[in-house]
Amino acid sequence: MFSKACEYGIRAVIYIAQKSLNEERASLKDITAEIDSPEAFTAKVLQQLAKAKIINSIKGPNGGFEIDKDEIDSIKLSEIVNALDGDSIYKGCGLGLKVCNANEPCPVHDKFTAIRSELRKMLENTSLFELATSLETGLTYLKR
Amino acid sequence: MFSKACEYGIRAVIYIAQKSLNEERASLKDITAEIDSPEAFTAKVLQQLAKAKIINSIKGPNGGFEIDKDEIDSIKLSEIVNALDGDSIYKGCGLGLKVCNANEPCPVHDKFTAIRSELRKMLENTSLFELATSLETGLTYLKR
DNA sequence: TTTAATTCGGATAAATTTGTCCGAATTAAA
DNA sequence: TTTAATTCGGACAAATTTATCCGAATTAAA
Repeated sequence: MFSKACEYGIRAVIYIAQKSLNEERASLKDITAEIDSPEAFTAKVLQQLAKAKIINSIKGPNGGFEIDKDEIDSIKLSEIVNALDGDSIYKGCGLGLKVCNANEPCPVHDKFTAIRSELRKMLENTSLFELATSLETGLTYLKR
Repeated sequence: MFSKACEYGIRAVIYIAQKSLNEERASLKDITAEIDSPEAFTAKVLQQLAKAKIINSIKGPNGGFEIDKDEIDSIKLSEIVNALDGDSIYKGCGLGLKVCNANEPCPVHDKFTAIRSELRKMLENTSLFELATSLETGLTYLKR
């Protein structure tokens, strides 16, 4: 469904959000240990997220990554996915046609747009806050 | 969503089905011209589908690919996807965790299983017959 | 001011997916 | 029986994704 970069990115952001809600910063090492991901690759992903202004990066000793506490509720899963995988999940034909729309649909167009619309809604309605909170309360996990 | 191999495969099978419904065989060249896909690569995909018994391959002059007419209605999209991309779309964690289930879920587990269940249902309930028919009647397209 | 902890960014490498080439095998038809 | 049209299968190549390495830049703290 998502690229590896996106999987790591989502996991990392959820962890960073959890720390930020507790007024703590997460370093790269901290993050990769907590989400069990390759360090150097995850660093690239975090750079992308920082460029997209989804997370803040702080250099130097005691640096790391954080998210403005009052933005955690307004950041949606869709923004993270968009920053890392683009909008190909929503847009683009399910069978790879360059042109595919209601007027000139591929054979699965209608069925796919239905599913994708569900997916889009879900991603747009899922906030970082609820994901970070479920992690904080021990209901969910970021590695296993 | 799907790999390129799967995209070509689905398109090819729909075309072969349409031809088979008209008692005609589809050759590789015929297929790649009709669905606008790379010939050699599509050949590999068709081999996989033949091994999975979804299509029949006939060698020699006037050979090609076909599907038993009376099976076209019972072949579902899910079988094609399964043969080419496996079951990773249904199974497997959306965030890439090795273990992720109702007991030890990742933060997006519930939301993802909902979407995936929709996708699974759709693929399992969509028959090759209806896709081939919509193509035959000119309502849908396989290239553009 | 020096040191050390950190992110940044470019180069490179490994793995996977996508794609090509070509000779071998099969088989219908001349 | 020969020819030619086809699929099959193995080797290879290109592109993309995933991953690593390492020096540069930044910056807090000793």
